[in-house]
Amino acid sequence: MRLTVKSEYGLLAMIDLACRVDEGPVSSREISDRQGIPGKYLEQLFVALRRAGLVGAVRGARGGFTLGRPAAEITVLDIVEALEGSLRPTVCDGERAAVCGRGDACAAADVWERATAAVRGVLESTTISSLARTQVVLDETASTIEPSAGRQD
Amino acid sequence: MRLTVKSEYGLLAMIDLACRVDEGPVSSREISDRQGIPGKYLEQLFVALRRAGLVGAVRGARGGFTLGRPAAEITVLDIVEALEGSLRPTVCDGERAAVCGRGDACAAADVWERATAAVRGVLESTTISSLARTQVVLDETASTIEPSAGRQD
DNA sequence: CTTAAATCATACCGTTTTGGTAAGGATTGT
DNA sequence: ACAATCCTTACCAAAACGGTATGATTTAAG
Repeated sequence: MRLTVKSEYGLLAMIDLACRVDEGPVSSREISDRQGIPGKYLEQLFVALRRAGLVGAVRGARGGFTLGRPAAEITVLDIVEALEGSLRPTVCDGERAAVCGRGDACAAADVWERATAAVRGVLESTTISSLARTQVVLDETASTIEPSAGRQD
Repeated sequence: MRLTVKSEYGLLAMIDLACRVDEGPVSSREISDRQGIPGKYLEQLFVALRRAGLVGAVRGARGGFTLGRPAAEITVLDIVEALEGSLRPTVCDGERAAVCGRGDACAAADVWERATAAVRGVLESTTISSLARTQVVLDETASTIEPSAGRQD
């Protein structure tokens, strides 16, 4: 189980997309500028997101990316698994089980499974639709309190 | 946030220790044999566990390790943090926050915090005392069903 | 007193992962 | 035609991972 910047970048990008869902395709460049993500790196992430069906791509000038399905049907877990692979315990996996010889009869393995399940629970119960709404509110609050900051998203 | 074999080995070792808490010090060698952990690697982990106060060391021949405090007061989180460092989100950390400029006003950061909190919840609510009890039961069941396997722990 | 068993400490090392960059090809609106 | 954009592949430095190697130190037992 690992969470790296891939997930972070990917989530920021997807939230960004969700906030502009009715403005047509949004370019990778635009998002990388706005979110402070290295452009070429983000392009790679979008490849993975597209292959997972989470975004649709429009090629050519004025092209960009759109959400692959309604924002309410895209969870953070979808994004994480598209970018980092299946979220499962990295410990006590198949090979290890062969070594320790305990199989299912291992108290330790159960802990890792419960920990992983807890993360999955959080990630799969959070949609980018709700995050986009939250972000909009946060941005409005920020620009009210500190107008100089303006819209960051 | 990361969980590697360090945590796995460390937890197995601590459960092993907890199962033999009244047999005097248990050597690293004995545990590495029983749990199928590379001996020299386990030694390193014990150094970290000792520095964290989770085990006590008895040097010299017939030496070994003992639990640093009652098994009911040692959580899996203690072990994980002793071996892998503080369990916090690896994404949206200090440096990143400076780049994105959102500070607390970030919907994404909240997800990672909730995910981390979920893992912490599982790990800190599980003591090696309970795991040791579970393991004993599992071993007894296994040896009843399949006597040829014998005690593995 | 010697020796074997054990912890302690540090350095090293091959492989994989991470977080990118580089270079160019393919597609399409203007 | 041209510029913007996605697509593909290759490459790369640095760090982390999982482990070995070597040896020093301490101590019980013979």
